[in-house]
Amino acid sequence: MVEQFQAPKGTHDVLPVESYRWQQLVASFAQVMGGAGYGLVQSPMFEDIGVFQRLGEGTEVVRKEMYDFYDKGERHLALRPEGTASVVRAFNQHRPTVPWKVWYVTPCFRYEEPQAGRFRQHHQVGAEALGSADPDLDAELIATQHDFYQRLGLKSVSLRLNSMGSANDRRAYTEHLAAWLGQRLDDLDPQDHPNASEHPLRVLDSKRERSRRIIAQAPHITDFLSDEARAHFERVQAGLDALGVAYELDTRLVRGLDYYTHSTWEFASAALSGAQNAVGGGGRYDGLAESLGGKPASGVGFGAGIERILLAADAEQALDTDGGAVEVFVVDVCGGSAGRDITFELRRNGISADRAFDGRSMKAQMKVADRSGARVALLVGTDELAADTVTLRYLRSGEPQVTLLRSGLVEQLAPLLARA
RNA sequence: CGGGCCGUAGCUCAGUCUGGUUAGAGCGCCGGGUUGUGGUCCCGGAGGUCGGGGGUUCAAGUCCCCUCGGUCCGCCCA
Repeated sequence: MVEQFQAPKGTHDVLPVESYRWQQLVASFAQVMGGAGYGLVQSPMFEDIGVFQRLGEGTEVVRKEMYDFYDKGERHLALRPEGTASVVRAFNQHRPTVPWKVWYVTPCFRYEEPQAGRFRQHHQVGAEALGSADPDLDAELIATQHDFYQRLGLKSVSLRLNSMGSANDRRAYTEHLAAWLGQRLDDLDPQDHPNASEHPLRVLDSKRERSRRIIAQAPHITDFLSDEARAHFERVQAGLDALGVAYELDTRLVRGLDYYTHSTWEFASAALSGAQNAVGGGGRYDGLAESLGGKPASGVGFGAGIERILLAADAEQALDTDGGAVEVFVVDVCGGSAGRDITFELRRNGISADRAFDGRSMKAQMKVADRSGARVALLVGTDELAADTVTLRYLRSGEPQVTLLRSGLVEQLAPLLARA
């Protein structure tokens, strides 16, 4: 017996009918972003590992979840753990005119233990605007992301917003926080001790009960904002207010990616439970382009997890799997030649059509026709073949069946389909 | 990294606690009936190394040990 292969741990196949929801989701995203002047960017799924390492020392996905490997040329590469780094690298490499507004859809890889809504390969849609520090772009991206969820019919999604200030503000706050936490180590959960000194911002994310009690009293980043950073943040909020996007300010929101400055935000779904309730998030990143070897350039963007969104959609019964069905199903019990020819005649004239294969019985073919979702079946039996006709049978209504002439089929069919 | 649960028909699962005739159901597949040769209704049939290995027993899907795989929770993230 030969080994039976299956998808690697933490990965999954997306098959019809489920994949139809993916198509809808991605199509919606393309439409929303395209309609806002964002163009599609396709970049490699793997990069020199340095591209991702520059995302920051405190970034969990970089520290311990990187899916890295050496190629035959001894290059140290890594599969992308998130979408922004490649886009910024591409921006540095090609120097497009700014603001450069792009969107993407991509798999993301993180080597970790899989769980509900958490995979080794998951998929994200996302968008970035590079080369401009205008706070209206922060607001534009947040509002567009919001509109995207709305368009999908998600009602339980809520937005939390924070500002990390400028790089200097962030640094000053981080140092202050480290010192503050250092004096209260005994009150923190022991598991958070390493982060308290190494990555103090991560501690704000802690969900451990004991730590949370202390965190509630921690100093607020917003008290460390420079006038400029404060003005930026206020403009973003004014934008969201004007655009009717509800949000909640949360000074503890730091997010897992280390590179954020100024705006940082996260959309969570109340329909998802536990630690996997984030359906997307983003922020501004002032230093990233430079740390990737480019000229200083600001940028802002977000990512949203497709699997998470679909989990939320499940819970809310949004985004159905209906649709994707052909209009016509051709049943041929006379060898399949007529079925083959009619199917293509319809398709080439813009009518979607499918047929049965393997010379199955009329009964079996009709069952397939029924399940296919097609509205009508076209039947070719010996009678029809002899008379050069085709029988049209309605599969979704009780209307009586109709005999059509084999020639000029498309012209006869079009009006019937239009009202069926 | 720590912990829970699950591997039985192509698919979704029951049966395992309390070991005992030929291991079941629904869907799918094939055939028959009804039908306008013709989906939905009815009847029948095919299909199973009970994840793998070892052990206990007169007897193991069921109990014990080992092992492989999946899944979920915590931490963190999408």
